[in-house]
Amino acid sequence: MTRRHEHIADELRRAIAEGRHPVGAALPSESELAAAHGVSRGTLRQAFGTLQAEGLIGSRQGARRVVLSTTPSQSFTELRSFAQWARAGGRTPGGQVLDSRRAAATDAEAGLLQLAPGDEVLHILRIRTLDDDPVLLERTVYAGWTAEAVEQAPADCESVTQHLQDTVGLFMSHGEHHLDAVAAGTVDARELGVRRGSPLLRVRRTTTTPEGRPVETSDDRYRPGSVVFTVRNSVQANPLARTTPDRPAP
Amino acid sequence: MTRRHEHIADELRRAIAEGRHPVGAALPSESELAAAHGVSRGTLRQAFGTLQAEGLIGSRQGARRVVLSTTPSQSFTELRSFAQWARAGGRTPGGQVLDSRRAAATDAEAGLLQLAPGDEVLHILRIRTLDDDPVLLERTVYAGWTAEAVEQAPADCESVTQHLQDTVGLFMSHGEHHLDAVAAGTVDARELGVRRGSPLLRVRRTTTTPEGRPVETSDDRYRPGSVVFTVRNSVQANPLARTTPDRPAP
DNA sequence: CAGTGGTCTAGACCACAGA
DNA sequence: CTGTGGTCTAGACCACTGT
Repeated sequence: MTRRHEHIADELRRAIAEGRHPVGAALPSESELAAAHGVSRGTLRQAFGTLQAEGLIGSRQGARRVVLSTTPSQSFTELRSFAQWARAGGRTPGGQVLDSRRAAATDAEAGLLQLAPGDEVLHILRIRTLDDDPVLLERTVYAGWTAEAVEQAPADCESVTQHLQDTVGLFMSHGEHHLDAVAAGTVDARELGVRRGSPLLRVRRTTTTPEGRPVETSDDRYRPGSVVFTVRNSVQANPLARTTPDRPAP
Repeated sequence: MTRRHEHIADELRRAIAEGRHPVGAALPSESELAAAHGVSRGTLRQAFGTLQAEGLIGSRQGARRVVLSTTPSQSFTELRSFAQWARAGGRTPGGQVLDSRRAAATDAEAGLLQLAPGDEVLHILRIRTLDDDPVLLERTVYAGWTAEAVEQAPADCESVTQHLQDTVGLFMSHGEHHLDAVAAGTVDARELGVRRGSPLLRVRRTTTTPEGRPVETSDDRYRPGSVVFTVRNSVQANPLARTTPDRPAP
């Protein structure tokens, strides 16, 4: 166990998930747990911080920490590819490229991807399925420098993110997401199997490497009912937490 | 400045916002900044952690921290009431209660609010405006123990959250949000000024006190175009950070 | 009041990035 | 290789909670 604070966080998470600390219950104090695990208070605080960042527990100066929720938080605390997210939920992800073409970046695209206007980009239209049900239509724009690697992925590649990581070591670690609702257009309706004009959840996102270099920007439209996005929040701007560095899994 | 790490975080945020550290640039090292501010490395890491949690910077073991974005993150890192959020964006929030009635909690409501089925709850239907434009229709269910205080708020109360805090010291500090898209129903269409069936962004949320006690659960429907939700993400589950405890502003 | 979490210090060792 | 961030320790003081 090289990282003690992660190990402790896991134990606490498990204890909460198993109901040993029900919602509303006070947790043991930092000193108690530090002594029990034979670590310093700082290490223990780091473990607690992780759980706080996940929205599982809350803290107030002077009082013991309190369990806020027993269900592990899903999608949005952690950046995940569609395939990763699907597998985490026990579903089988699928995908199919419907269209692929290179083009010159518009000003808007160049801005989002930090390119010069007119630089080459790659447009991909891709349908994504969950257990063979179409749930998501992606219109993705990749920066030109990734185009070759993306084109080499099979049309029904399950995880392009994984493919890019494996073939060229390209790793996406940060994302910015904008959520709103739109009416399904003709293409949306046909591919997602809904009526034209019916409501879709739209997520416009831009993903970057650990160095902050933008890789792709995408307009993703989700069929309602199939997917819900969850966010946990707190007034205390952002709780302390742990950090595995920005590296791909081995 | 009692909290040194906050002060340092503010300075760094300002430097980034002013473009002194452009996107993609490497920031000074921990040791350099610690020395410059006359604090220990731990304190400095806390300041960096705050910015990391806001998605402004990223870090990787062995390399200096990198600026990911220069625009301060908006709504979703921090739990905010509609009024707070509106004012932060320079808009004028408004509200009007359309309907208010007490009822017995359904099983679903009781579950969300941690009440016994049949306990009393208060249903409020409220329209929210931004610069006098209707943008949001709220269907809120308050736990019975808050009903009196909620009913005493004026029908056009700008911020019920603020009213509850001021009158009975009730403070909401954690939230869980589920986002999806729905078609506007008859009431939605009438109050938001859109056509029936047009897409709305729905946010179902539950808010709790610092102790984890649920206060309200709500079905909020946003007129598209008026509001966008933003989330910043990272693979490293959650960056280190921290700030002020779960206390109401004075 | 005693106990708790929030802040801070001054060290240390290690894994990793980049030249 | 040097410098960096990630992890950890063992202290300390303070602000706050709850009784």
